[in-house]
Amino acid sequence: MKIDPNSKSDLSAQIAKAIRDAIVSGALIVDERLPSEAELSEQFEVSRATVREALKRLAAQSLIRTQRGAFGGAFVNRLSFEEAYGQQITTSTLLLSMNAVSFETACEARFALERACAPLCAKRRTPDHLATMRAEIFRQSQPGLSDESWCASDVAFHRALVDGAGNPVLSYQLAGAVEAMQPLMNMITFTARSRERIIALHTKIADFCDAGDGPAVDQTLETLAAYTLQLGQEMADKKANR
Amino acid sequence: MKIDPNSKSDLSAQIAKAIRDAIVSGALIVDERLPSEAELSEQFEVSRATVREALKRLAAQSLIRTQRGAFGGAFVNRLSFEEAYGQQITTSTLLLSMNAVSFETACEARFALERACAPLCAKRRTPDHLATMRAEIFRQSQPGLSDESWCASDVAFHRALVDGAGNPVLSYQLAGAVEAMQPLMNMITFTARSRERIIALHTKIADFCDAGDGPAVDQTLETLAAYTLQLGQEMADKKANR
DNA sequence: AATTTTCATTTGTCTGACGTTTAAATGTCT
DNA sequence: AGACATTTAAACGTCAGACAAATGAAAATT
Repeated sequence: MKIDPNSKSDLSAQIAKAIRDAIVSGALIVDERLPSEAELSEQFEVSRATVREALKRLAAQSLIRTQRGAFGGAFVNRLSFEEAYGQQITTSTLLLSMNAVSFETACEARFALERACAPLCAKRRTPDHLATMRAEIFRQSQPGLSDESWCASDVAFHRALVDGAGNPVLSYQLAGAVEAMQPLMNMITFTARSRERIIALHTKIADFCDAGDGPAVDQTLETLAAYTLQLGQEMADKKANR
Repeated sequence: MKIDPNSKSDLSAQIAKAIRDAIVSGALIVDERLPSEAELSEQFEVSRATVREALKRLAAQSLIRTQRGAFGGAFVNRLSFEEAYGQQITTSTLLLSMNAVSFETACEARFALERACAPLCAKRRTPDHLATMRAEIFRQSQPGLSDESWCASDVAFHRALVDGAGNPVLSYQLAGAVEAMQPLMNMITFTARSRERIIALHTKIADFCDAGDGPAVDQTLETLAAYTLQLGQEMADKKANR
């Protein structure tokens, strides 16, 4: 592991990159202990403070974890799906909110990805997934539910649909897309009528998943996508005319 | 922005979380300048070194950027799609390599997501996207191409397909899935015959995109997915019998 | 043998200092 | 007055050294 003495970027960034490359390339394996901060500062010929800043950068990406005490130190972290979900969601949410992504674009992406899960979910969903879907549908049918709770339940429903595909990689990829949409969805006010319509579609989706009818799930999702897009459009129009 | 004095985690992690929350919630907006390190260390009642470690954590997530000199400081960063791609790819690659995700699972996820783009790409692809696809197909047909270059070209071809959908959110989401698969794909040795078969399918995909025939693209992708899975299976069998 | 104590190692945090960068403010000359 | 050079203050980047706190191994004790 070496750093480029000609680079003009921060030393801590260079050191972080060197270690990150070593991890990604497999030179450092999971649970392997890195040299102590003192040793690293000798190796890279920088102060301990600089090494620490580099290590904190890696810790922020869940690439390493640190432990205090004798025989402690920094260890290469096994990146879990859980941790990856979290990062994915944070990144996606910020990306959408900071780049003025239109409701249409985000909505299209979300449903396109979700439809990719439909046939798999219809084939593989467990009773647990179906139970979660039905429970969320029930919650959605409660009168007086706040718009925020409604959206949260909507996300939970679609999460169950995605997880039902039984592919953790898909779940991880989609977690970002679905959750990151929530702030945009929260801007829509769901009338009683639109809720009713959506609940009906959710019920159809759950039923088709139950029956193992992938194409029907797919088509219902398409309908739901179109309707959601329409609601967003109406909201935009109302705003424009005000 | 406050930190919990009862928390047992590192101060720098707590401070990073406090600032991160402020950014995600919108309390700090893009290009806004954070207080100087000295001011932050006063506010949080910690040393400057600790504040710096917190800021480096945020910098590692591209949430802030720093500028030296008078009127410099830490600024809330506009997270670009470019930066998000990079993080997404690093995370996905590590996730796959560290969690012993099977070839089947990764392959299934990749093609499921890619098929989600098929109808959009057939509708919206520009001449540029088609040109990129055809150029990559041409490269793939060159004799003597190394397995590594072959895979790189394969990724480039599929990137063009995904980008052809004209939805940056989709492109961002899929970048991780497609690129992260590359190390797994590299483990397959592509015979002349299998390459020929794949090139034929790629050509069909490009043609159908050209013709705007979404369902045909989708079906060809399904065939390609099945064939890729089969190749992976043969590779696994060969390994088992050795 | 089990328990307690000691102890060395390592990370977490603090203090104070100095160098470097940068843009604004000031000064100088035409 | 305006263009250019100089100064200066603010802020980050890096360093050295110190102490506290945690932790597990080894030694001492019961």
